[in-house]
Amino acid sequence: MDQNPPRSTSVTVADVARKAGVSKATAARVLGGYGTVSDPVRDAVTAAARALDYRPNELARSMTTGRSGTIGVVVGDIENPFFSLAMRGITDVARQAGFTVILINSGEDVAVEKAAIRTLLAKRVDGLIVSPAKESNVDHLQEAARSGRPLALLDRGSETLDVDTVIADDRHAAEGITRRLIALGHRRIAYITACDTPDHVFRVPSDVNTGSVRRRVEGFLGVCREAGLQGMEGWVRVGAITPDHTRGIVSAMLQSSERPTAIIASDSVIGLEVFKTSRAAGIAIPDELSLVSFHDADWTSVTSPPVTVVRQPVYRLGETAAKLLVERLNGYEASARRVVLQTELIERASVADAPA
Amino acid sequence: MDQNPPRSTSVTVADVARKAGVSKATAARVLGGYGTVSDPVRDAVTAAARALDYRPNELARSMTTGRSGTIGVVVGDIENPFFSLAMRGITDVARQAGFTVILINSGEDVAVEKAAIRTLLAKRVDGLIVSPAKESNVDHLQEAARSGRPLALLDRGSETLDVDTVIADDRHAAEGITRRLIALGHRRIAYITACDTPDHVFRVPSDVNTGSVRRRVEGFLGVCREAGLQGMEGWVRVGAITPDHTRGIVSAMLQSSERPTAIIASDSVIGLEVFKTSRAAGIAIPDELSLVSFHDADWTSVTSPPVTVVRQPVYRLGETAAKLLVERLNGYEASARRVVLQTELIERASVADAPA
DNA sequence: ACTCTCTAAGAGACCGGTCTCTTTTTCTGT
DNA sequence: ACAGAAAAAGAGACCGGTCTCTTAGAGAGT
Repeated sequence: MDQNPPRSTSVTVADVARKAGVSKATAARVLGGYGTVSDPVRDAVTAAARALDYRPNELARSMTTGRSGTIGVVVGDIENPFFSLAMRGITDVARQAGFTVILINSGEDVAVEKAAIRTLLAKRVDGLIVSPAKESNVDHLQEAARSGRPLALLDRGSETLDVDTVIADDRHAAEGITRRLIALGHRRIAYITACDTPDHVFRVPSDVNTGSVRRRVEGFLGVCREAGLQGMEGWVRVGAITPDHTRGIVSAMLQSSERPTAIIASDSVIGLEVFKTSRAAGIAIPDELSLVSFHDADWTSVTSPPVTVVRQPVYRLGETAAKLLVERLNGYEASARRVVLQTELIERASVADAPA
Repeated sequence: MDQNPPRSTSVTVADVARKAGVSKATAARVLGGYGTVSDPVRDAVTAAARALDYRPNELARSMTTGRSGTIGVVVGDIENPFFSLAMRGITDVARQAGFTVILINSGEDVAVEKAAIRTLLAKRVDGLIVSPAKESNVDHLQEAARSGRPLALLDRGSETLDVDTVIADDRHAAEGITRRLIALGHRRIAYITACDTPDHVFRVPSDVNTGSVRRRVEGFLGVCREAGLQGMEGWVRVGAITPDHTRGIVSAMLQSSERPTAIIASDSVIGLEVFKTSRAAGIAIPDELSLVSFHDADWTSVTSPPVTVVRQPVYRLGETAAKLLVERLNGYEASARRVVLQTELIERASVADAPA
């Protein structure tokens, strides 16, 4: 059975053909499942392939066909539950459609993102799913789109880029929670995001390059303005890129004389740190401080008090992006589609009337 | 500058060579960065490449070199924070070493895992990192190892498989928390894991095919036996594969007349569900029920009470596995290494004396 | 019986790189 | 000035598949 110990050098169609006593072309037809072959020959080749333990070389196949059966995915940080859940959606769809997924973390760094896309293009991925770190800097994406390989944007869009895009209705969600907080009497409302600006200070929404977050900030500021609150730009805090940064920002705010009565956290990692920091500072949620977080992370329901969150359809975000991409890969040609998925405000107990 | 609109058909070394007026071999030398070339020729080729916007085809390169610059990773579920954090460790090391990562979710299904490895091998990954779903079923891994491509095992080992392995000292950790619980007077201690058996009933440790979990169960049962507790096998519950399953298992236990006074959760997803379920059932932690969870997930410190956990060096688990693999890829030949990383018991407030 | 068509199989080019082998050119040393 | 060595450039095979083109053979029609 196993007379010949597996050699390091792999067996090729030519080897199988020789063993089966047919030409390379015929063996390839059987092995590749194309063209017409007679039954006896098919059997002979199949038997030879089995005997030799033939394994097709996808690389060689990809080279001639031009399709690698691979999708490249670039996200900010797979460690963030937001991205890992979206990634699950992507991989599920990809696997079902017969694609494998190459994952690259950008760390929200445009230079890394750029290099990642170059690498993926060089590896001849069939398509790309990217969650661009900065909307303003999308030349490399433009280039990818032009290279003929379909591109889908995840969670963050770009007006200048005419490609399939899947985002959540961030602006609407931000407007909703801001209205709610204002109705409860809050006036000093902070919005904390990981997105950063060169000098770590926020002035206008266009400072924020991450599409999803910019839309939220616009929604937040818009509602504030409507309600007659001026100068709320000062309450937008950027640069909460690590738990340590977040803690620094939050404790500074909580110690100031004009401390916020409500905080909106732009993702669950920040929300968690706000929760920890305010508890450590002895500030009671929701009596002294209301907290709303984006992303319905699974722990948010189990804290005391459980935290009010904006539920985003994270899995479906990834799933949908992958679906759109796979459709393109299967030849769909029409113009770019922009899918906006609904969010939902889950009211729990971390929001209350503003303290007197 | 941009006179010729980017054609779909990509430019090759031959195109660059023609444009630069040199032979294909020479152009390849410049572009590939090997062999010796004169400065003027190098400049000419570089200029031509830039003018034509030449992009090397990694696929073609891989085919001749036999190296794809890719590592295949197979994990149970990227959505689980355990794996997403380990994955971060892997990708960080891989990127630094110049490798990209192909990710496949097995869903802890051996058949899927098998197919995944076959796919990855066909794509000619340079090496593999696998978190095997079942220890008992490793023929496909054996095969991968024999194919000459290095394999590293993550979090779960296999005695029969002589490959680099990185695990945590699960047995020791389980022994520690079991001793602690017994010392506090607990006698009815449940251990809940996602690992399943064909009939969803646990009898002996060898029923559990996931290495890390089996070692924990062995540690748990061993200490119980030492302490004179018999028949604790009945307190090991398998099949908590989704939050719904977990809830079912936990509520059944809590409603029984002989309900447990302590629960050990085999991962943070289960731990969270135990917490939720017992709260919903109105059972107080830790007064009526003590809870210990494996995996120091970030939410465990903010619940009320915060939960006592076994901190596993998850990031380092992934990082180390990737490092060992990269060393192999760089020619390290010595025999298989087994790295055991230390865990740490983080005592918080979910564990107390057994109720009277 | 003979052409016509259709199926089965073979020969070999091709994808886009790498790399060996060979030839030509340039640089040494005496 | 000239042999010898070394550097630079060219020619072409090769990796392992796919796929077109061509040819051999089998069956159908009249």
